Amino acid sequence: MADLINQGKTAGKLVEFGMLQNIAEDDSQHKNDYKTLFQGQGKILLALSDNDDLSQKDLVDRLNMTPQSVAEFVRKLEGRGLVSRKKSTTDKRVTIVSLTKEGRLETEKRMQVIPRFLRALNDEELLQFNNILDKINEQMYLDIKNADPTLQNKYHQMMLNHVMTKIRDDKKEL
Amino acid sequence: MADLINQGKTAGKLVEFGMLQNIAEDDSQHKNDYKTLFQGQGKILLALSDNDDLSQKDLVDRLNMTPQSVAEFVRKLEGRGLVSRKKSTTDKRVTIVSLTKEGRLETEKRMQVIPRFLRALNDEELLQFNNILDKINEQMYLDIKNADPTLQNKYHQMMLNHVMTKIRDDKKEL
DNA sequence: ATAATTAATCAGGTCTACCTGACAAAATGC
DNA sequence: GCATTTTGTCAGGTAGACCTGATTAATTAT
Repeated sequence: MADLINQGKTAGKLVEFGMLQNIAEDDSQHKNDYKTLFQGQGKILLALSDNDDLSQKDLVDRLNMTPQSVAEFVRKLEGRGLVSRKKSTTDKRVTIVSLTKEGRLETEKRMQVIPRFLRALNDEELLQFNNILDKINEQMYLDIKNADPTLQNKYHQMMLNHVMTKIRDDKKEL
Repeated sequence: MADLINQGKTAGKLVEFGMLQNIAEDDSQHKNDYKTLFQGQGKILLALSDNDDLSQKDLVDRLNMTPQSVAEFVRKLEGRGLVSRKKSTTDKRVTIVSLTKEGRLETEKRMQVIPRFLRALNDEELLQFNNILDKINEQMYLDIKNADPTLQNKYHQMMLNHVMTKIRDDKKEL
């Protein structure tokens, strides 16, 4: 398999890419922090940017976290003024979490750092890259599904699909 | 600029990509943890896989960390059996850190998770992807250099270049 | 030879992402 | 109407990635 060699080369460049992303954050003014985009508070923001006004239970299901963790992160985000919490009127046990204006701005800002380095690509390369990411992501969805026979994590995939189509649509409307 | 639309689309897919990487780790057996590849103990391993037998001071310079942090991470890695520490004979103040056999295996394993999803690409796409990553990485080197006028971080770039060419060579030799 | 610098250490701290266990207050099932 | 389930809270904990401050031991500079 000559494939292995090419895959190896590309793998090395991906490591390099990851490292550079980390470094770029370290000493750049914009603290949009790729590292935390998909964890903890960041995960919550991502989910809410898809579907606002979710209950904590919803977040627990979608993000595969314990209710306690979700509660903690939501509280921290509230402290930072990025989300607000209200009791549901129909079911007085549930707390509904929503993005504030600042929260919405923040999530948008967070996602927009990433493209900076995309300036280096011309239209054709961008198209190629797009195509490649589609294939890679599809493969990862499959891998995740296989790794998780309980299939319980379809929540993940649902959310992701929604988040991402939403983001794509938003950008299109620019 | 129609560019913006395409860049936006690609950006969305990159976010998706990042998220998937995180999820794939969460519920997969292999705890190779993309998140920690470039931080703390992971960073040290990466540096040592480039250049073994570095002093802690070397690591401090290359990784932009405080001596205390480096000492801590090295000690933890020693505890995990991945590195060993010896006093230099020429300068009895310095401690030389080296990868153990297990450490070397571990770093290799760590880098090899990443390509899993590359199976989804055929030869042509792999080539395209390679080319794209080169451009992106080059752009990021530039961005980092610009963001850091003190240029002090050339250590970073030096190390990275070395790490990555080394990795590439290793893979070629398979 | 003494002063200044260098490499590393110890002690202690902050912050984030998680987690478990115990529990209260609503909602629902029978 | 009471038992059970559901949603969320409080308290407390682990582990990792950092950091500052104070100190020691070895080296170099004058």
